[in-house]
Amino acid sequence: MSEEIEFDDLPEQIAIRMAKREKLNELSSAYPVALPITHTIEATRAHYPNLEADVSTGDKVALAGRVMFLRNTGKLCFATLQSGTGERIQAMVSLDKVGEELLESWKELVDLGDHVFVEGEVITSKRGELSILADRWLMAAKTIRPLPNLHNELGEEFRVRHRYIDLIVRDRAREVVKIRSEVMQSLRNTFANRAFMEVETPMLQVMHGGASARPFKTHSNAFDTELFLRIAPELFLKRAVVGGLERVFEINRNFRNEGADRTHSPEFAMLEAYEAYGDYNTMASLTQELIQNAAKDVFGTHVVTLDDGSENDLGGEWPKVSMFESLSKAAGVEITHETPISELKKIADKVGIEIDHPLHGKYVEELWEHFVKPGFTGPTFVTDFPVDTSPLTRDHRSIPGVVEKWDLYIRGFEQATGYSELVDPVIQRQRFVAQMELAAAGDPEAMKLDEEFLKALEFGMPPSGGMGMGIDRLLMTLTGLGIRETILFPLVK
RNA sequence: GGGCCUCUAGCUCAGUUGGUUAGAGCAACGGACUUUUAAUCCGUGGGUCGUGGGUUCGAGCCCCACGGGGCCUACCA
Repeated sequence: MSEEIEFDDLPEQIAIRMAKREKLNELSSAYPVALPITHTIEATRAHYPNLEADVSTGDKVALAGRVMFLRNTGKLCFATLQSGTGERIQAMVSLDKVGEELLESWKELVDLGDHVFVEGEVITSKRGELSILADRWLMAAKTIRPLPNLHNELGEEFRVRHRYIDLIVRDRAREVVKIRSEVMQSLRNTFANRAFMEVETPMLQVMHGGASARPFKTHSNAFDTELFLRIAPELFLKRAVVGGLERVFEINRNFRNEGADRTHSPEFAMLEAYEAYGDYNTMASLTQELIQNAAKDVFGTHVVTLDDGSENDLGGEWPKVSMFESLSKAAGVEITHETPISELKKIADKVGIEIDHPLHGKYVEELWEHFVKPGFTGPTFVTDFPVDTSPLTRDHRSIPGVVEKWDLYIRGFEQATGYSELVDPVIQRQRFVAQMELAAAGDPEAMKLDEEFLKALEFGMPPSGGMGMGIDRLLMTLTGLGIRETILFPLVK
């Protein structure tokens, strides 16, 4: 059967292009399966770095690219072809080289956005533009929809919803994807140099855990059971350490059924790493090295230039400040793990923070965020957190009432977190029980008691350090972009 | 979740206190042009003004509801 297309219902430009597609299929093909390409645009450009204007090389190439600009005159046509990396080269189609038929079909059938193939001599035009003077041309892939106007900025919504177009028309969009890929490579190299193994743990889980967050729920038909998308890989990576995988890391997606804004996405890429016989100090130096190596590997310097032109200095040894000490200093009163909640509440009231929570540590963290966090600029480790808000972390070895945990802050948001992991199964069970009480009191983010995880700990987990880092946020730190610009295809409704 | 703003041609945007036939640039179509660089010149077409309802003699503009999006605010990384 022939194709029946209702041109009348289509926007004018699409209907016209559909007709051109049919014409191309009659002549040969609008979508040929293969083309005799001999060179890439990049290779061709690289091979002739600085030719004079108006020269003929005598060299023939055959290449293809997407038409970004068309400049047709009566008997000589120019097109700017672009490769996937954004590299461009000019194609020239002239009457005396291709003949009347091919020239006319070029003018009739080639639109902006089409992929075209040209074969011909490498020359430079009278204005010095490196060009392929075509002996022949072929359609490589016809576009049905017109490309957006290249001379105006696309709106943020359009860019996110049509990232493939964003990648075609905007250099920065391609750059960010490249930077992200190189950052991932750098992270993996740093781990490899430290003898870490990369593993993958379940994203569908019968019981979610490893963080305080609300999960996405789903259902398995095969098992006829409720499943959760993971909020963190932690409890499985610790099982791996119990099993003797003493240096492991995982880079994969976490899902949290919570807010979305400039620094939060419902699905986000997470890096977690565990090191047997490490602790929160070794994890801090690992984290600093991961980030500094990434900056150095990708940009060649620890001082990265952000999207707004400002600089972000990630070099040097990053300072550590104690949460309780820095809070006490900033608040002007001594605050410890023994300061009664009623006292903390008074301070909170005085500065206008509303908190109503059963946990002492929640007050401390909220007050800290109010008094201390805004003053942060350069990378800083905030150390030694309250016990009751960190149920998977070991008590501090010498300071009572706090755990061996740090959060790394860069440019005012939490970039990474690290721990001396709790490995005592009895204390871990007590912590879970305390979480269950919170859940019973209505806290939707409280952790569940994970019997299978406790069983693993009961087989003996070596003393270990652990760290977690948001990959999207690392990209934000390195580029200054919002989270939706660092994710290739962010969730859109 | 709460508050404020926004949606007009393929894209980016104008559109007056409610008043004839809703405009521009790019893109498209027809014509001219053998060295263009967002080519240029002449001409032409293209709109359910987010959707549905309401007020009015008359709605792109005012009112209500719904949908998409943004910003601020609260919570989590």
